[in-house]
Amino acid sequence: MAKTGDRGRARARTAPAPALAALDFALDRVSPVPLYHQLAQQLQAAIEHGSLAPGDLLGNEVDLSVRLGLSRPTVRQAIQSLVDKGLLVRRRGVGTQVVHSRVRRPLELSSLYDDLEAAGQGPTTQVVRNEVVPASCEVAAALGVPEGSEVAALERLRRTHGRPVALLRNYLPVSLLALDDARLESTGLYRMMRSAGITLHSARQTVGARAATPEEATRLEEREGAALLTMERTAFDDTGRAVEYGRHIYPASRYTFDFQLLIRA
Amino acid sequence: MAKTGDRGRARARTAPAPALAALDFALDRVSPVPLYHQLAQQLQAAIEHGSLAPGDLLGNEVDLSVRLGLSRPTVRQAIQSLVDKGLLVRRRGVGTQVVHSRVRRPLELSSLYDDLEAAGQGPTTQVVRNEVVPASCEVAAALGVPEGSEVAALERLRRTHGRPVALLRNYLPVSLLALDDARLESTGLYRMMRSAGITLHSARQTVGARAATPEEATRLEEREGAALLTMERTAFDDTGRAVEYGRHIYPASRYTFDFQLLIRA
DNA sequence: AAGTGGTCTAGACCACGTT
DNA sequence: ACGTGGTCTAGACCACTTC
Repeated sequence: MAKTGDRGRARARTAPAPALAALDFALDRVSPVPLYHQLAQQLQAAIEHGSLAPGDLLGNEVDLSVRLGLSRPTVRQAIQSLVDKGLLVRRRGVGTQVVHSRVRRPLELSSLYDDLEAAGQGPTTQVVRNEVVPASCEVAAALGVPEGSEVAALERLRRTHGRPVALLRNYLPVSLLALDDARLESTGLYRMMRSAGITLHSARQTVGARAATPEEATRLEEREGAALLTMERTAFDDTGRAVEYGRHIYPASRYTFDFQLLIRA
Repeated sequence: MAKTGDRGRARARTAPAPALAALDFALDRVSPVPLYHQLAQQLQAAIEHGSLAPGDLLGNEVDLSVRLGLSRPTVRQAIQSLVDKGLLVRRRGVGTQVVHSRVRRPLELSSLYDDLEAAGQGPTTQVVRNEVVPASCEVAAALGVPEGSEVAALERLRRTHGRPVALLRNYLPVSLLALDDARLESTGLYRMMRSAGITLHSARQTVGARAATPEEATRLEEREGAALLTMERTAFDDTGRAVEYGRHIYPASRYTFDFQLLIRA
C-alpha cells in the first residue's frame, strides 16, 4: 500500500484504517423502534454483510454521534448492545473495533429452542401423553408448587428424517396455558408460551449420559445399552417463576447439544 | 392485616408493600469503582441477604436517585445490570421488583471453569502430555491457524476423590502463554490465561455422548463400553481470536454438565 | 500531549399499565 | 388521570492508551 501524503488526520502505523467512512445509516425518528436499536441493527447488518470487516475501527463516539445527529449516550447504547453480543470490542485509548473472528451464531439458547420450538418442517413431533396429574415430589420441587398439586404432564417424541431424536417429558403448572395436542405438534411449546404472554428469562440445565434401558431403546429405535444423552431442565419466566420442568433423553448417535457461552465480566 | 388510615400514599391492594424503606447505601465517590456498580453490588447484597424479599418493589427510579444523591441514568445503570443478571424485573406502570424465585447460582460458565480452573482442593490435575506439535487439519480449523503450524498440545487427567472425572485434551496457539506443568497442575489453565492478559469472551461447545473405547475405559477407570460424555469446545478472547480448542471426555457415571442459560430478548 | 472510551449529571418527553 | 419505566439530549470530567 502506497503511503501517500494525507492532509487530514494522520494515519496510525499499525491501526487498520479509519474505516466506517460514510455508510449510510437511515434513522427514522418517527418509528416506534428506539434509535439506539435502529443503529445497532444497521451496524450489525454492516458487520454481517461485510461492509465492516473484522478489525475495522468504528471511529470515536463523539464524531459518530455528531455525524448521525444523535447524542453520545444513544450511540453508546447501540454500541454497547453489540459489544454484549460479542460483535464489537471497545478499548480505551484505542477505539471500538469489529471482533476478529465472526461469532459463529447467535445460537444463545442451546437446545431450548430445539426442544420447545419444534415448528420446522424437518422435525415432526408426536404427542404421546398429555394429561393432568398430581405433582410428584420431584416435579413439585422443580416447579416450586405443593406436592400433589395438579400439573400438566406432557410426553412428546420428536423425529427427524423419520427417526427419533428426542423423547421429551415436560411438566408445567396447570392454568399456565391450554395444551392441545394439535397445536403442540404444529406450533411447539415455546411459541405457545410466548403467545400466552409468558416471557422466558432463564433456565437451569443438567446434561448427562447413560445407557438406554430396553424400553427406552425400543422407543428411540436404538440398541439396548446404547449411549443416551439426558437433560434435565427448569425454565423460568421473567418474574422468576418456574414455568417448565423437563426430563428429556436423546439418542447420542443422532443428537448433540451445541451452544455458545457468553462470558460476562 | 388491619386496614388503618394512611395519610401518605395509598397502599395498593395486591402490591406487596412500598419496601426498600431506608436501607443504608454507602456510596464512596472517591472509590475507583463506579457508582452504578457500587449501588448494584449493594442492591444485590440486600437481595441475597434477604433484606429485599422476592416480590418487593424498589420504588420509582426518580425518588431513588434523589434519595441516593445520584442521577437517574446512574441509578438505571445499576438496576439494569441486576435485571440482566435476572435478579430484578422491571414493569412499566408497576415498578421494579425483586424476582420471585431466587436465581440458583451465577454459574454462567458451565464446565468452562471446571475444566480450566482446576485450582480447588478437591480435584487434582495431572499433566499427561504437554508438547508443541504441528496443527492437524481439525485443530487448525478450530483455532483459525494454518494447518501444520505449531500449536501446544495438552492432555490432563482430572481426579476427584482419587477417581478420574475428566480427560482433558487442549490445543492452544503457541506463544499465547508459557505452559509449564507445575503451574498447570496447581493453578489451572484459566487463571494462567487471565494473568497473561487474556480475557475470555465466548465459547462454542458441542456436548455429546458415546460408549468408551477399551483404552478410554482403562484411563478413566471405567468398564469398556461405559457411557461417556464428550465435549468439544473452542474459546475466544475479547478480540474474537480463538485461544483454546478442547476435546474432552467424562465418565457419565461421575460427571454431569450443570449450567444456567440466560435468555436475552 | 492527544485521543479514546468510561462515567456522571440534570434535565426532557414519551409509551405503557394501572387505577 | 396518573405513575411507572423507556428513551433521548447536551453537555462535563476522568482514566487509560498511545505517540
